[in-house]
Amino acid sequence: MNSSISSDSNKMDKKTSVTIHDIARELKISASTVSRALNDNPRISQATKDKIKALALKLGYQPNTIASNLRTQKTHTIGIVVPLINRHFFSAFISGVEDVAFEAGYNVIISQSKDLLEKEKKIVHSLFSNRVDGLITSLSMQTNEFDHFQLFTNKNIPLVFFDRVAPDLKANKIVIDDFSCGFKATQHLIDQGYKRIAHLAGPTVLNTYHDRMEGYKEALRKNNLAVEDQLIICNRLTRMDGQQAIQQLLALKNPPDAVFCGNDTSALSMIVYLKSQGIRIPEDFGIVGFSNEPFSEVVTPSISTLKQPAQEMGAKAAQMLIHEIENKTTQDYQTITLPSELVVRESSLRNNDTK
Amino acid sequence: MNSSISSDSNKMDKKTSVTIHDIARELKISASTVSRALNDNPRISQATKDKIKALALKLGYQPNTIASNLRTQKTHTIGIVVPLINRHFFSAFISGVEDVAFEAGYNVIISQSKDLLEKEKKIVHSLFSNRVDGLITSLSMQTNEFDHFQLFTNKNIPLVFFDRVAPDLKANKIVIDDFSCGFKATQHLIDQGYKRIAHLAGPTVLNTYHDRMEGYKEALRKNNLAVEDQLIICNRLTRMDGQQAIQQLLALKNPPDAVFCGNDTSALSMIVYLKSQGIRIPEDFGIVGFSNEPFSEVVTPSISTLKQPAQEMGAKAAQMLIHEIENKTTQDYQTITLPSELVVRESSLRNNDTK
DNA sequence: AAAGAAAATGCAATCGATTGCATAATTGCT
DNA sequence: AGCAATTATGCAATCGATTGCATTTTCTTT
Repeated sequence: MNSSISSDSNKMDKKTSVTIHDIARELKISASTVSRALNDNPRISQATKDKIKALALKLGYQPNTIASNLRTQKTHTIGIVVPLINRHFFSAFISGVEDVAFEAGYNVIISQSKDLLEKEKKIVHSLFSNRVDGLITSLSMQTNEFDHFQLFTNKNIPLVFFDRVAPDLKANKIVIDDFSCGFKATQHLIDQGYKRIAHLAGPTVLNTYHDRMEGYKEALRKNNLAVEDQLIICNRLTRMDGQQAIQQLLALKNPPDAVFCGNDTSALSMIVYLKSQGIRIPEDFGIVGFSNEPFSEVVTPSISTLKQPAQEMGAKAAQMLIHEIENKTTQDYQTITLPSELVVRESSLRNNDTK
Repeated sequence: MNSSISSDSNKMDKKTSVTIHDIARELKISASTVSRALNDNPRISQATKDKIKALALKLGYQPNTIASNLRTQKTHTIGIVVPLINRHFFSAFISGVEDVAFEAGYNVIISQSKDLLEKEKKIVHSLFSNRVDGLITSLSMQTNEFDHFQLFTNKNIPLVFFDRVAPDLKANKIVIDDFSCGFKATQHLIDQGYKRIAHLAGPTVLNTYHDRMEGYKEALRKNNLAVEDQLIICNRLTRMDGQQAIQQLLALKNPPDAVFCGNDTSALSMIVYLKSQGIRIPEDFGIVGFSNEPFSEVVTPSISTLKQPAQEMGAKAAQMLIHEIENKTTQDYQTITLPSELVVRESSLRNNDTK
C-alpha cells in the first residue's frame, strides 16, 4: 500500500522491524532461503543471494541477534567481572579484552563486583542467564567460596580467571609471577643498600598479595636478612592505609629504611608523608610500589614499581577464552604467566650503577 | 533412570539446561503456569508457586534470558560506546553507568571506538542487532556524520550522548559547560597575574574543545586582552603534542607566560619540558589543564585543572536513559549540564590570596 | 528425449519463555 | 443443591532466525 512517502520513510517502520520473513514474502521465496542467502550459504545460488541482499539493504534489514542466539545457542558475547572498572589495571585489562573480542566478533558485557561477594554472585548468575559464551573474572576481595562459578564449569562454559585467582580452582588462569615480583622488588632494594626493608601487603587471602609477600620474605632470607613480623603490615592499601602504615613503621624502635608496597597508591601516600617529614627519598628511605599506575612515572620522586602488562593480559585472556569457546575440547586447564617487569625509578635508585 | 549419582550430579546436566518445560512436565502442569509462578504472577496460587519454586531450586533452573528477550522484545541491556575504555574519564563514567544500571537490573555492553568512525559505525550496528534497550555514546574524534545513529532514533530507541556530543543532533545529552570551564580557567590565570595566555586545544570539530577555546577567548576579551592566533595551537593533546606545542610557544618572539591546556596529559608534558628548561612553575609560567586526571594531584607541581564529574555523569546518563526506556514517552530531548569545578593547584597559584 | 546427477529451494520443527484468550476448578450465596 | 462469581490453570500462538530433511528445478549425459 504505502509505496513511496520517500521523503520521510522513518515514520512507517517504527512499529516492527524488517525480518527475513518480510524479505521472503516480498520476493515470494521462503524464509530459509533468505536466511541462508544472508549467511552466504553455498546452497543458495549467487543470483538469489544478490537479489536478497539487495532487498535487505533497501529495506534496511538488521538481523535480530537475539533470535539467532536463541536458535544457535551462542551469543558471541563474553562476560567480564572485575572488582572495579574505574581502576587503571582493570580498565586497561578490559580494553585488551575488548580489542581481541571485537576482532573475533564478540561483544563484551562488563560488571564490577565492587569487591563484594554477594554482588559477584548476582553478576555471575545474571551473566549465566544471559548465556554468555564465556566468562573472564578477577575475584572480589571477599570471595572465599566458588560455588557460583559451578554454573559455568558444570556446563563446560569456558572460564578464565586473571590476577586474583582461586589457587585450588580447576580453571584457566592468566597471572603474573607475583612471587618473583616480590622477590625482585625486595632484592632491588637490598642491592641499593637498604638495610631494613618492610613490606605493606594487601589482604593475603588473595593469591596476588600472598605471593608478593612470600617473594619478599624469600629475598630477605636469600640475603641472610631477618624476616620480622613487625616489618610486615597488612591492610587494604588505600591512601589512608599507606599513611597509617608508614607512621606505624617509623614509630618502631628500630624503623625500616625502605618499604616494598603492595600497590602504587599506598607507595604514593608513603612518599607524600615521608616528604612532609623531611625524610629524603631515595637517600634516606627507599620505596617500591606495584602495578605501575599512570601517576607513578610522573610524581616526584617517580615511583619504582612492577609493571603488569594489563592490556596484554586482557588480550591473552580473551584469546584463550575465545579459543576454548570455538574449539570446545575438554582440554586441561592452563595457567599462563605473563612477564612482569621491575621499573626502577627515583624512589629507590640510590646507586647509579644499576645492577 | 539416573536417580541418584548424587555425589557428582554435574556430569548429567551438561547437555541441556533445565527449562520451564522440564519443571512443568515433572509437576504435570503447563509451562505457562510455571512461567507465571516464577514471575510471581498473581494469577497463580501461592501453593503452586511454592511447589514450582521449590522444584526450580532443586533442579538448578536458570532462566534463559535470551528466550525471554526474544519474546518480550526487551533485553535489559544498555550499550556504551566510548573512544577508549582505558582512560580515566571514560572508565569512571562507565563505572557510574554500571552502578545505576545494575541497581535497575540492566546489563552493560561496552565497546571502544578507538576514535575511529568506521569502528564506531560497526559497533553501533552490532549493538542495534543485539537489541540493546538504549545506547550511551561519546563520539569518536573522526565522527562527522551521524547516519548510523538513525538506527536508534528511527525506532525511538533511547539514546544519550555525553561529553563529545553532536551539537545539531536531536538527542539527549549529558555535558559539562566547557565554555564556562574555558572561561574560568583563563580568568583564573589572569587573576594570578599572567599577562600572555596561550591555549592548547584539541580537535575543534569536537564541541568540547571548541567550547573550551571559545571560553578562553571570551575571558581574554572581557579582560581587554588580545586574542592572538599564534597563541592558539590545535592538536591531539598527546604528551608529544604538548611538548611540541610548548616548544613552539616558547620560540615566539613574544612568548606567553601561561597556557591553558585542553587536557592534563598535555599540561603534564609541558610541565616536564618547562622544568627541564629551568623555567619555574608557577613563578615564571602558569599552567592549567583539564579533566583532573589522577596524576594531576600528585605531580610536582600539582596541576590546576577542571574537574569533570565523570562518575556522576555516567550515573546521570544511565538514569536518564533508563527512565526513557521505561517511560517511553515522546518527550523532548534534554541536555543536562553537570557542574564542573576549577581545582586550583600549584601549577597556577602565584598569589596566595586565592580568588 | 529420458533418466540420472547435481544444484537450488522449501517445509516445518526448533530454541525457551511469554501471554491473550479460553477453560476448568473452586468458592460463595441463596 | 444449583448457579453465578471468582480463582486457578491450560492452549496455542508468538518472538525471528536456523537447519535437517525433503522436494523441486536445472543440468548432464547417453
